[in-house]
Parts: sequence; C-alpha cells; structure tokens
Amino acid sequence: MRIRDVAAATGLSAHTLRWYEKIGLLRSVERDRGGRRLFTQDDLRWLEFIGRLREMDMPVREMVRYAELRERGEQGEATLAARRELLEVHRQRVRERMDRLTACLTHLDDKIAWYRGQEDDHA
Amino acid sequence: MRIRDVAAATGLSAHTLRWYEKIGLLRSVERDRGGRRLFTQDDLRWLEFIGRLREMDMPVREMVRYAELRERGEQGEATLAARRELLEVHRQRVRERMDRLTACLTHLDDKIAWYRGQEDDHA
DNA sequence: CTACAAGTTGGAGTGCGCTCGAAGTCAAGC
DNA sequence: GCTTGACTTCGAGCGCACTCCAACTTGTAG
Repeated sequence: MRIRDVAAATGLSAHTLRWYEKIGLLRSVERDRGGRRLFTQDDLRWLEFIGRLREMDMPVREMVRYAELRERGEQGEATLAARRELLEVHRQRVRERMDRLTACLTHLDDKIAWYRGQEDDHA
Repeated sequence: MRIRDVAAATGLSAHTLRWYEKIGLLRSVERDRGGRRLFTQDDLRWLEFIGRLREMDMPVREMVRYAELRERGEQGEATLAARRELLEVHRQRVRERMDRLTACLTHLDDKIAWYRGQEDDHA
C-alpha cells in the first residue's frame, strides 16, 4: 500500500504518517525503487493499535517508548513485561479519567435540568 | 479572597486566573484600592463550574461563549436556551467520547491478557 | 516526449492552553 | 523609612501533536 491508501484507511494524513516514521512511532517503512513508501498489512495493524492508544490520550512519547520496546523484543520476550506494564499504567489512567468524566457528566445533567426548569417557569 | 487563595482553592495558577480574566472567561474581577484582585464566592463557584467543563475537554473558546451568554442574560432569560443547548451539545460529545474510550479499553484489556499469556508461556 | 499527479525531504508554522519573565507597584512588618 | 514579598501589566515562550510549505524527483497517461 502506498501512503495515500494508508491515509485513507486510517484517517491520518500522509504528513502525519511521515512524521510518525520520523519520530520512531513507525519503524522504517519499506520503499519501492523510486523511494516511495510501501506499507504492509502489519504496518496498518500497528497504526490501528496506536490509533486506539491515541484515542485514549496516550502521549506520543509513551507510544514511541512502546514502539522501541517492541523493536527490541522482536526476537525475544525480554520486553514483554515492560510493554504490558506500560499498557497497564495507561489503562489505569483511562479508568480514572472515565470516573472523573462520569462525575462531571452528573453535574452537567443537573445543570441542564436546572435550565429546563428555568425555561418552563418562563414558558 | 485574593488571587493566591483562589489559586490554592482551585488548583489553577495565579497566571492562569489572570489569563482567564483577560480572555473573558472570568468577568472583570473587583480590585482593592491597590489594584489587587478580590475574588468573590461567586467567582469561585464559577471557576469550579468551568473547571468541570475543562475536565470534560470543552474548548476554552466555547466556555468563553458560554460566559458571554451568561453576562448578557444576567437580568433576563434571553440566553437560557442558548446556554442549555451549548451544554447539551457538549454532553453528547462527552458521551460519545466515553463510548469510544470504553471500546478502546476492551481492546486494551485483551492486549494485556495476551501479554500475560505470553509471559506464562515463558515462565 | 510531455504534462501532471503523487510522492520525497527538511524545516518552518499553527492552534491550543497555558506558563513564564521583566519591570514596576503596593502594603504590612521591623 | 526600609525591606520584603505578593501583587500588577504586557508580552514572549513552551510543549504537544500535528500541519504545511518549498523544492525536488518519480511514474503513469495521453
């Protein structure tokens, strides 16, 4: 797949894909003889995975760290535990975030209900 | 209350509080004869309210919009519906966000479980 | 063969939400 | 009266995650 296909498939821009490679979030992508990037299905799966991490607000720095561990651990299980811990720490953060969001939503619902009451009074 | 008290009470920095006033997120705060800001309990309640909107990732621009409506509607109900709608639109966004987070968390849990399996295989 | 779209690089620019620094003012304690 | 420290204003700077630009090369279509 060429860069535009991956952009279409992931919703990321071609700019962003090149930038991801530059910062080490995407390991060196293969090229055709003209120097153009050729992405594999594996690259696409990885992009979907980090897309979810991003959706969960994992900082790019941390995703890069995960990517590095993955590279180093390619032919060994040396980094398995480290990678799992990285994910677990983030999972906990997301859960706390969701708890706070839930609490805020309750307040917001109350506020909206209050507004409805005000509007009814003046109806 | 002076600025440092409000900073301590809200967790915002004095810098941020001045900036909030500058951008219109906080209507002009009273001053003592030395020109120093004197915050009221109302100011504090407002800061807690917008703190929750921030926690829910409402853009500052939109909070400013809400603040403007509140100012204009001080002695009338002209802006009640507009303010409610603003909050409702945001509520919907937060709900969608939480749905996506929930879906991502499921994938993340699966991934973590996979890592545990790998580690057990090598134990 | 030419035109043109789509790719390449490196580096600069953007928008957001603060965050900080410089220079000056004010008031309470000694 | 003098020092100290919290305040004031204004504007610049920062970290993040892109986003865009300029200049150039490549490969396909007519």
